[in-house]
Amino acid sequence: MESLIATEALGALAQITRLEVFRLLVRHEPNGLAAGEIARQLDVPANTMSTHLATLSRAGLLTSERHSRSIVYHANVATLRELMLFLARDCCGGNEELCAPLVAQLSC
Amino acid sequence: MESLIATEALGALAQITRLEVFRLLVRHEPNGLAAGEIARQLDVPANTMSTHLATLSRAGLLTSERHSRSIVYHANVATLRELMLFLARDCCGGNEELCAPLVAQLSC
DNA sequence: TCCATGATTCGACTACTATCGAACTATTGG
DNA sequence: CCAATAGTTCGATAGTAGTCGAATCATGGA
Repeated sequence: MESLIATEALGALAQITRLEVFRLLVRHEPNGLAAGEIARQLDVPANTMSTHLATLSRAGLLTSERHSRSIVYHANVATLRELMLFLARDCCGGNEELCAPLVAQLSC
Repeated sequence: MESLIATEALGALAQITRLEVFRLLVRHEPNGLAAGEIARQLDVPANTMSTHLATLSRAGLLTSERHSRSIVYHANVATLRELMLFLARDCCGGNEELCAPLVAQLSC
């Protein structure tokens, strides 16, 4: 991942509603969640939610598939992983040992 | 770290100049870099850079200390680490095993 | 085909963000 | 104290982002 792409992903997550959408969708993997259901659960109008979903999709953080009348969205965890690797490279790039505590804590 | 704090850090990094500032400062740890030198290296006017530095500082991503006439800025890697842990929790929260490849690659 | 449902797009409005010239503040050497 | 240097703050401007009512598009059942 490269700086300009990274800023798009960071920008997509830098908004409280969109961040909550992504977290919600991660929790609902691997089934995904329909657009309307996302809007309902986060109490946001459908059209507003639609623009947020488009922003997240453009950043590569969501995928979607039509399922009859619904459009089901999925969190694309691979992009989050790439973003984190990009950030981690910043962190480790200067000081290798600074990352050790991170890796340790990441063992969930 | 909590959602609202995370969005502030994400927003601070979601701008190409500020992202480059942070990366530059990580590379210059532990000495840090003076505001003017940062502006010069990234070819940005001093006042514009000053507002970006303020944004990053407000998000807890930078620290600073006056050193005679200069103000020296440092990357606060601890905040980046917290941010990454916040994002990782999203990732692992739903699917524990999704994080394994991340941790593996993070061994720099 | 017609209607109901689920979702997106349009249009308008408000609010925020980035930028930069100019003015201001702080520190130090002469 | 004065001038020079290093940074920040102010003010104006242009562009971008978030919100939501209304209109539109797509799908499937009667």
